[in-house]
Order: sequence, then C-alpha cells, then structure tokens
Amino acid sequence: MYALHETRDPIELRNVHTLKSNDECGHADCGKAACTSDFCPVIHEAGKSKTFAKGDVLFWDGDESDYLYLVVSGIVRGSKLLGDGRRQVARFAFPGDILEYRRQWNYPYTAEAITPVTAIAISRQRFEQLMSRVPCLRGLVMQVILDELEGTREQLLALGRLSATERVAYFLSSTARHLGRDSEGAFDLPMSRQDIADYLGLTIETVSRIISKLKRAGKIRLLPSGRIIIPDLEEFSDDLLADVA
Amino acid sequence: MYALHETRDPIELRNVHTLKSNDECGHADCGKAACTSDFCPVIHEAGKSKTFAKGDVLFWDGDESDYLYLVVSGIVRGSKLLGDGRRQVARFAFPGDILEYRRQWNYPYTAEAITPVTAIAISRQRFEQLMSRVPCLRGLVMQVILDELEGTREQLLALGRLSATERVAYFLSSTARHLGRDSEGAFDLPMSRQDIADYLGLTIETVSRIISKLKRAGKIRLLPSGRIIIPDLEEFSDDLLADVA
DNA sequence: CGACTATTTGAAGCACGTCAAACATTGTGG
DNA sequence: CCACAATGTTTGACGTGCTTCAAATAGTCG
Repeated sequence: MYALHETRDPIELRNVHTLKSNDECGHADCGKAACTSDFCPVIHEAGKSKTFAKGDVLFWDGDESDYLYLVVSGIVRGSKLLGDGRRQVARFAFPGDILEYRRQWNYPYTAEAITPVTAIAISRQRFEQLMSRVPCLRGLVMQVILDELEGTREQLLALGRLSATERVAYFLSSTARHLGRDSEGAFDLPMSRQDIADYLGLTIETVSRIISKLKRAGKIRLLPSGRIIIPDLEEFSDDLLADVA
Repeated sequence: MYALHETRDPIELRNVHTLKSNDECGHADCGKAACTSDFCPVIHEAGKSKTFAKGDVLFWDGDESDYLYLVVSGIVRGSKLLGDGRRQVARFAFPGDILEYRRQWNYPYTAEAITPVTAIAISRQRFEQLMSRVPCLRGLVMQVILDELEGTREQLLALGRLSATERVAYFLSSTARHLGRDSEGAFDLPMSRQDIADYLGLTIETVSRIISKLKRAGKIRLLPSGRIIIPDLEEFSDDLLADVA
C-alpha cells in the first residue's frame, strides 16, 4: 500500500550482497556462494586499512577522487553544501557501503566520520586493475551502487512527498533496521539533530519537536547517550502515514 | 559557489559517455574511442526496437524486471506512487538513458512515455550474457547508472534545500540543457505542470504561479504548444539563488 | 564544578498548500 | 471549419505546516 514498503526493503539487504548463482564469486580466496562487499577478501587485501576519528573528513566534495573507501566499521556522512551554508546530507554510509565511485574523477560529496570509522582505502587505478582481473568484483560494485541508488530514490520520495512527521519516522525506522537492535530493542542514534534535519530537508527545531511528539505518544523512548527504543518497529513503520496527533 | 554548479554539470555529459582511453571500447563493430550507450551497436543489435505512444506504460513499479530498455528517442517518466495517491517523479529519462537495472528483479518505479518513445528492449538474461562476453559493456552501463545516481543526488539537494522558485529554475535550466535549444534559444517542455510538480515535490499551482512570475520578470518566455525560451540561460542558472521578486 | 554545545520548547511569521473558480488549449464530432 | 466538451493551466483567497527567531534546559567534557 505504501511505496516505501511496497517493494522489498532494500535496507535490510544492503549489507548482504548475495550473488546470484549464475554470478558466483570466483575469487581464489572466496569460493562461497555469497560474497559481501564488507567481507570480500580481494578488496581487503588490495587496500590499506585506515582509521578516522569522529569528525574527521575522508574527502571533500569536488576533490579529485583518487581513492575509494570501503566502510568496515562506523558511520560516514556524505553531504553537499550550498554557497550560503544550506546543507543536504545525501547519505549515511554503513559498514559494507562503498564511498565513492563516480565517472568523473571528483568526489560528489564531502564524507565525514560521525563515529570512529575504519575503512579500506584503495586507489582508483588499483581498483580498476582489480576489476578487470577479478570480473565478479565489477558485479559486486555494481550491486553496491544500485543499492545506493535505490536508497537515494527512497530518500527522494521522502523529501518530495512525506510530511515532516513521516520523514522522521522513516528515518528512525530505516536507521533502526540498518544498525540492528539489542535484546531490549534499543539502538544507538549517532547522528545529531542537525544531521537528521539535513538528511530530511527539515530544520533542527522541527526534528526535535517531532521526536518529542513521538516520545509523548509512546511510539519511541529515549535513553541516555543517544540510545533509542522503538517498542514496536513493525507498527511504527506501518504507521508512517498515520500522523501522530 | 553553488553546489548545483560547483562541480561539472553531469547533465551536459549524460548523453556522451566517452570512455577513458584505458577503458577503450573493444566492440568488433565499434573501434572508436567513444562509445555512447545510445549509439552502442552491441546493444542495438542484441535488443528489439519497440515504440510507445504518449502515455503508454513501459513497466510498472514492483513488476518483475525481465527487460531493460535503452531510450533511443522521446522522454520517459519514472515515478513512484504512495498508497494515498501522492506521487514522486524520480527521473525523466532521455535518449541514451537506460531503464532500469536493479539488483532485485523488480522495477523500482513505473515508467511511462510522456512523448512518443522508441526504445531498445533487451531481456535481462540476454544482457547479462552480453556483458560477460563484451566486458566494456559493463563499464558503459556502470557509467550510465552513476550518471543517474548523480542526477538523483542533485534532485535530492533541490527537494531538500531549495525554495520552490529555485527548484523550478533548476528544473527548467537542466531540462533546457538536456533537450538542447534551437537557433532562437527555444525548446519543448513536454512535461505537464503535474509532472514538474511531482518531480520537484511541489503542487501544480505553485509551479504554475512560479512560471508566471518568471514570465512576468522576463526571465523566460512561453511560446505556443509548450515551447519555452530562456533568453539568458547562463544568467538564469546562476540566478537560481536570487529569488525573483 | 563550570563553560560550552546540543537539544528542547515557545511565539510569531511566511512560504507553500488547499480549495475554488476562471481561463486557455486540445481534441472531437457535426 | 466551427461548436463544444474535456482537460490542462492560471489566478485568487485563505489556511496551515514548517521555519525563524529567541530563550530555557539538558547534556558533555575539560
């Protein structure tokens, strides 16, 4: 009924890039039926592991994109900035996601670590070589990119046609699915209100007000140090349309 | 100064997928240094040409994506629909663009011809075979997809952080660049007001009002049968921020 | 503890949406 | 080729959801 959920949720699948059988991974080190980007031994061996502190910039929008990064742990924010300071967060990259492959040799957004991050850095040249040597790698990367495209399309639908409350609910539920929840159903929300606002095309005040409203309505519970509980994630997601009064 | 223009405009390049020299097209029939998707002889020979009348549906959101389409002429609208009728246009596909390649075997949006359209249809299976036989094809498709991703990111920035006037100006100037203009600087605007509104996350009335405002301000001129003139496209694009009073 | 920053809450304004009606354009049958 | 219906577009009046501006409160880190 609701396009954000009509099709299989890409978010749940993002970190499980299961290859089709006719596309079986042919890595020497990886004879399994499934090879995920964050697990792919070829990428891990070809690149250099780097660590970034919270707030560090991996690369700047517009800079020459000489390296690409495979996120291993932590969360990276990708954002574009307008001249007058307006900012749009284009994505949050989670473990298994790849930053950033583009036809032109420039980065399409600024990438910053919003938590401590470890990532594999590979020079673009090296990666191109690798892809011609290991053909299945190209398919794997294509899958990751298509996942990102699908995520961006969902975000687009949210910004274009959802109310502020629906957007926040969409953000919370998709982030919960991404990060997974502990036995109590809680998860960390490492993004600041400003990050959330810039991701959803809202202001910090609106995001804050809506989170308060959801809290008052009992739809979510806030724990210390930014942890959050969504008691009934299923209902919460399905409720996106029903505005919390 | 303005992120929509800070980086090279991907729109101008969309239909000219020039291959890098180290990625030279190796088609038997295509020894040139440049092979564009809409010109690629391998795709043209492998697929079947189909024609669609204005309003015809190429495929529905969620349906099994057994075929992909290379747009040869005309314009295709890709849109998602919410259960309550709200619609978001995710893209307009122009000649040279490809519809729609996705990891899951379902279409990510409904594709409809908004003008008469001719497109090459290739079964997904056939295309996969083709890509393993003709390696450079995979790179070409990757480029097309990355172009689409970049276009979607721009649209996202527009919906998230531009005012209604800025969005309409962005839409008009990018469409003008896509379609090219005749000697008088005029071009067809085949999208309806509803299409534009759903593309920009606005209402039909707001779009109409803003177009009238731009007309009154002399920034654009409307000709019969939906043709439009932007006298100074450079200035018009640069002016995105300066709201027309 | 105390300075600093992030978040929340409040009050007021405005950009865009909604509802409604006039107007223009397109297509169709007489 | 002209009614004339049907559809798309424009314009107006009014309402509202989100923003803006401002200040209080909570959380964080030295």
